Amino acid sequence: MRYGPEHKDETRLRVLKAAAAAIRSHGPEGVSVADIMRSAGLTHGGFYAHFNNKDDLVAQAVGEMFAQGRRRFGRVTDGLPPAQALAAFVDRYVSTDHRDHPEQGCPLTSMAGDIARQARAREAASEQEGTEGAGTARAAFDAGVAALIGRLAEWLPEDAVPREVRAASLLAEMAGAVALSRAVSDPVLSAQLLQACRSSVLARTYGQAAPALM
Amino acid sequence: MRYGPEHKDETRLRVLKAAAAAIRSHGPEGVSVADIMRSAGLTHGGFYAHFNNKDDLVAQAVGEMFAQGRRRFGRVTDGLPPAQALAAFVDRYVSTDHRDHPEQGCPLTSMAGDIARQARAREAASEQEGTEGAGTARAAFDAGVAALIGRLAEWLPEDAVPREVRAASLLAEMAGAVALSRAVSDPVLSAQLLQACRSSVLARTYGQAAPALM
DNA sequence: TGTACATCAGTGAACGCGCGTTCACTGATGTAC
DNA sequence: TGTACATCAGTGAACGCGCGTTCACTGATGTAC
Repeated sequence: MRYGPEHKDETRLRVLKAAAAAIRSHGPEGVSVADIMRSAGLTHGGFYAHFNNKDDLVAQAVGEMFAQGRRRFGRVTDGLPPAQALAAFVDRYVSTDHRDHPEQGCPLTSMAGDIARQARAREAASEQEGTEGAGTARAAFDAGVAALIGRLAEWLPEDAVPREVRAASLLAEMAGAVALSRAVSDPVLSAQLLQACRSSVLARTYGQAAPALM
Repeated sequence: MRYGPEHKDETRLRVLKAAAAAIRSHGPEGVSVADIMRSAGLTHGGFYAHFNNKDDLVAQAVGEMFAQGRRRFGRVTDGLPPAQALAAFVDRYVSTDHRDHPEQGCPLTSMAGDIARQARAREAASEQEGTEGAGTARAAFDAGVAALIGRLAEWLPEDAVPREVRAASLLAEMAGAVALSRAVSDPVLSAQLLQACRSSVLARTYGQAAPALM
């Protein structure tokens, strides 16, 4: 079964995308290596030709999640002036569509808890200094959060409070809203959370003092 | 080993508290029944004298997490007038102390992702109508979120936007801030997230238009 | 152009392990007489 | 008050299962001649 030199990279990317979707939906501990390989159309044995181990896959998958987010949200905001880009971003981020599709969504809304726990587990096992050369999921997450805050900050108007500080606050509210709206089962409460936060975030950027109701 | 009638309840509560701590720290899938029983000073075999199964334990543990939160935060806010109670709550919620102790913290900050996934898993397995009589973790979570929003709302001043709506927005920002501050590894970014959101939330309740920097 | 060989992405059986759950048993205490 | 029995919270061995990982093998394709 020998193939051209680009074939292995294509397969690796297919596995990575399958992992990025499955891990956001079911968590790193909620999917098996065999599950992921199966949804990429392969058998589990071939996995270790592409990744060192499952942790390595998870770390690379987190990077892929942020890359997908950049492409997905970039499509909506590209070419727009700051105020419109920000509004378009917020509308798309704090939405029922985003809530209902974690497998395609921003990892801040689906992976924050897992990343925090992975960090605690690593500390408990006192693994110092880069266990395996491969980057950790947490490092990918850090970079993604910093990049998101930076992007939001560029869209914000000047103000007494630094833009990065306001961007961090807005991002926390947006991510919190989507995460909570998924956890809650009452559809009314879930929708209210999204609407309340979307209005609030928009009002806190370029909006008036009193945001539009709901 | 027969004991008085209150002894079994005491043991059950000890297991439940051990579970509530371990599950917040390591996730429902990150702790085993044997781990929890061991940290309650028992062996794993006795578990099924107290709980139907692991899912039942998780559901009851989520209820216990909210009960602990009410007691813990109630101690700080009891007897204070609304504005002070709210400020005290926010200071304690959006804090490095809360960030560093998820095992004692609010489940919104540590369990939201797990609850959302459990819901998806149940839907996928299409289990209709209360599988086992026992309440689900998601139902406990729902009740906890609604109660928290209600409590926050009572502390808020009247305004054009309904208090429950503003409370939902504030809670999303607070929970998002703590969850993200735990996931991020850069200590500066982590502290900035908490400070930015604490200032923002306080300013959005009784504060001035321009919140104190950082 | 045609043939023989080398490569290596992918296969599938097998491993050791920890999990949730079951169950026959134990033994300290409450109860009946 | 003293003795025999019943109870049942807790024990620990055992179960079947799915997991992450390993490894000998396969066979389609690229390369050398």
